[in-house]
Amino acid sequence: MLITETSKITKLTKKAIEYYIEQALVCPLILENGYRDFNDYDIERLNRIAVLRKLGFSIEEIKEVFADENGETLKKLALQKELTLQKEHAKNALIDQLSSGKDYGDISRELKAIDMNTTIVDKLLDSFPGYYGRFICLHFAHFLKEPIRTEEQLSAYEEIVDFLDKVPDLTFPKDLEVYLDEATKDISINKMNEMIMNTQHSMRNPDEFLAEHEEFIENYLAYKQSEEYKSSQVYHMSEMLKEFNNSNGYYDLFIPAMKRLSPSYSEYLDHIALANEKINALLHTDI
Amino acid sequence: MLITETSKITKLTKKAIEYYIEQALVCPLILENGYRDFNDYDIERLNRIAVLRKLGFSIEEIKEVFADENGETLKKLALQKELTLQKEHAKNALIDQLSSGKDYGDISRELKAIDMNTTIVDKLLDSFPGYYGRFICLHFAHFLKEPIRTEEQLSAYEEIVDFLDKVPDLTFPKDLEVYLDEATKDISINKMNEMIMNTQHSMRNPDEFLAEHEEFIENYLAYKQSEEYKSSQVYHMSEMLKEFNNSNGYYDLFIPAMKRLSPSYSEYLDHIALANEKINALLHTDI
DNA sequence: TTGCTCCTCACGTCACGTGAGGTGGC
DNA sequence: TTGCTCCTCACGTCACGTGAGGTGGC
Repeated sequence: MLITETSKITKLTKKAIEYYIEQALVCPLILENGYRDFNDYDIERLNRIAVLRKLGFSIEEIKEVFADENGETLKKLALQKELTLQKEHAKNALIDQLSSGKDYGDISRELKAIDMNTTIVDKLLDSFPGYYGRFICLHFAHFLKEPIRTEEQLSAYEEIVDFLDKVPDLTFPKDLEVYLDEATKDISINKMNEMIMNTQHSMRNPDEFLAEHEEFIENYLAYKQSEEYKSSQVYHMSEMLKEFNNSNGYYDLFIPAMKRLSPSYSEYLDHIALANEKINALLHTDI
Repeated sequence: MLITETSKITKLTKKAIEYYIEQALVCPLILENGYRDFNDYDIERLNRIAVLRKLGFSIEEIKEVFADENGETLKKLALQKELTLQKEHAKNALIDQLSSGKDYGDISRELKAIDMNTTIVDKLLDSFPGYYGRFICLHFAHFLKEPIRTEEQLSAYEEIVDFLDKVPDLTFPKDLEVYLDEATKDISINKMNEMIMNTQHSMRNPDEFLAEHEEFIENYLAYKQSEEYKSSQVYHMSEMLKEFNNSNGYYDLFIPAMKRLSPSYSEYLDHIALANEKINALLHTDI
């Protein structure tokens, strides 16, 4: 099939198709007269390129998506898009304020805070691999939507950036990585957000949570004591994470700095502490 | 003040500043030796440019914002940004689906629907002026988030686009325009969205609404009968709108087509009809 | 004279759009 | 031969970034 027909079928312009060929995203057969001959595979490729371009991906990103079989690239890109969307959302709120008469100076200060908060979130995603990275990135993104005004917040910000720049790569052994990818491959950003919101809700309402899930919690805590758990990959992974976090300052530097930076995160940790107490109380009354 | 100092103060690169000069967004004094001398006004301009660029506006858009004194440009741009944000949000949902394994073909179809829906919303904003245009644009945007699948929806879509392409410019007399701009200048997109959501809520729960606002409604309906109202600019404007809508097919073409295109809009209209009946009943029991 | 600042080109970026000019196929 | 398709340059876009090469100021 020659380029004109291909262009009609894929609804891409000839020039766009030529550009994708130049970028080696499609490689049609070249006939003796120099004409390009597109087969079904080429058409399917072009259709996918069209979808990905419309979804806002760059040529380089599309190359990565095509090169990667297990879909991790697309998942990471999806999260990046989600983060830029949240950023755009915050910026739009500022545009709205500007259009209703707010001062440029105030807006400028708030813009800075947006940039600082997104810097942290971006670095989080870059610092931790796969599903784990996506999860903690989204988790913290919820608490990084507030202004940064005080000196204490500023120094906390710098500590966090410093920590994230220095923290070594966390790499799981191959088998754990494969296991984690497989176990999480159906978890969309949407689902992750739901999980995070549910947790937040539970921590704010621990009594309700404990009442509703009492049996589950008991079973879960029992499972955590079992030999089955201790020989599982989840256990292996969580032990690795604990050690990694302990030896790299996650608990000693990062978390305390996050508490100073974000009031809402600090509050969240307080809720968690309270909920933990209640769970422990539950345990003791039961045993 | 020379360019290096200016660059430090505004945190813009020299090249960026030079580009803004080339685009005539700033016009610093040029000294005898060819050096550019920036004064306080230039600095303030550059600071504003920096804010607007970070908020995502193009150079041309910034020129418009600076050229317009009453802030209507910024308000329109703010709404356009809001609409593109909503579009991006819809696209991100598709990316998320794609990354959890959904078919490219399905995504492609949904992308088409997103584009069609945004086409309508964009045309609405272009077709009607000022606050009125922004309001109905946001109003309908709420109902234009659904897939477009059936033949009937497709034909409805084409009718709508056709209507919006042909509808003549609605222009209010100068005094009404000034009145409307003045009366609505503090209404942000956020507020408009709140108003729209409140109305939708009220229409879905007419009994609650009537009970809570009975006195207000009665006063309002009484006011609508008064001479004061009939000599007001609001009355004048609403009469103009009615006539405009009647003579251009807004009620005969646009609304019926919207009902066929959007199930949620159709449902909304049903709620309104019901609420109207109840208001009328209220009136009759009271008189 | 030295080291710094200032200026003006000029070319590169990204994903194509828009011709121009020449060839191939029927 | 005519009208169509195909090809390959080449230049333009947008908001600058990155030098290069030359001048001004102290």
